[in-house]
Amino acid sequence: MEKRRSDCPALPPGWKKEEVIRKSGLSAGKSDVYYYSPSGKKFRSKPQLVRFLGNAVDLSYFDFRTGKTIAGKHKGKSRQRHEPHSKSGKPDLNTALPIRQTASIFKQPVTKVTGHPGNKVKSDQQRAMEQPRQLFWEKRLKGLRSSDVTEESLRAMDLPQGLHCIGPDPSEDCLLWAIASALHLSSAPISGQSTSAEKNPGVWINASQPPCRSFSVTEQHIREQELVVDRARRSLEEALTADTLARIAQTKRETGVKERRTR
DNA sequence: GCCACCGGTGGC
DNA sequence: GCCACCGGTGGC
Repeated sequence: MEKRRSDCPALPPGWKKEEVIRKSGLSAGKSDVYYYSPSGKKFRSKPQLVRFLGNAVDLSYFDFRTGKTIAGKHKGKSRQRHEPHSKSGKPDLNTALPIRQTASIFKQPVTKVTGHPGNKVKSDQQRAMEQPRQLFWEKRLKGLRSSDVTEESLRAMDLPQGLHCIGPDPSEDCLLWAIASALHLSSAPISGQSTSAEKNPGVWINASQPPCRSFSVTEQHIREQELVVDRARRSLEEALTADTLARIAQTKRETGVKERRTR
């Protein structure tokens, strides 16, 4: 069956197109077209693609079925630039800038710099695909601590030795949040920043990686983490046992009191 | 619970 | 009447 994924030149590198022929039912013989992002996410309509790619790629003249840009109407320059609305009249949902994450109660959109007069803007497909995001957002968590019910500060987790934070605020706790967040937001491996990001983080930082020097996880790290987990499990086990014993003792005391009263 | 697959339909 | 889009669901 026709089910091979092929490259799609009209989309950024890494995107694949697939055409699946319907095998049965009233619509047998007809086909469905799907696209796959470089990370493997499946798309089954043009609106879905537009929502995902936002301003990064102009899909106005993209034909979803063929996977080609409609001939003669090549990627125009001015279109869409300052148009928050698509030609359908509906708002283009992905053009909204993210809200700056700050302690201020006022919502402040992130400033989008689209180019300075006289500067040549290099196009970088990989970067163009990313949605705008606030850089160094970890800073806003500085000084905040989680605490238990008695408002006693909880000790933060220790990061393995040898992780070097880069950026405007090279403190260790920021790095912990950044790594935790990166692990949640992406299924890709967490490996740190490139060497160019280290030299000029403001320009070269990769927002999907935590702001730290490139690193690799060794067998030694894995073993150390296994030990940490093992210790945590043991202390949890002890706590649970102690709790169960305390409950048993408590119910014994209570039933004892009742018995004495009924006598 | 996920997702491949087909049906239904609104907009043209 | 066609078909892009998306809802629903059966099979896993």
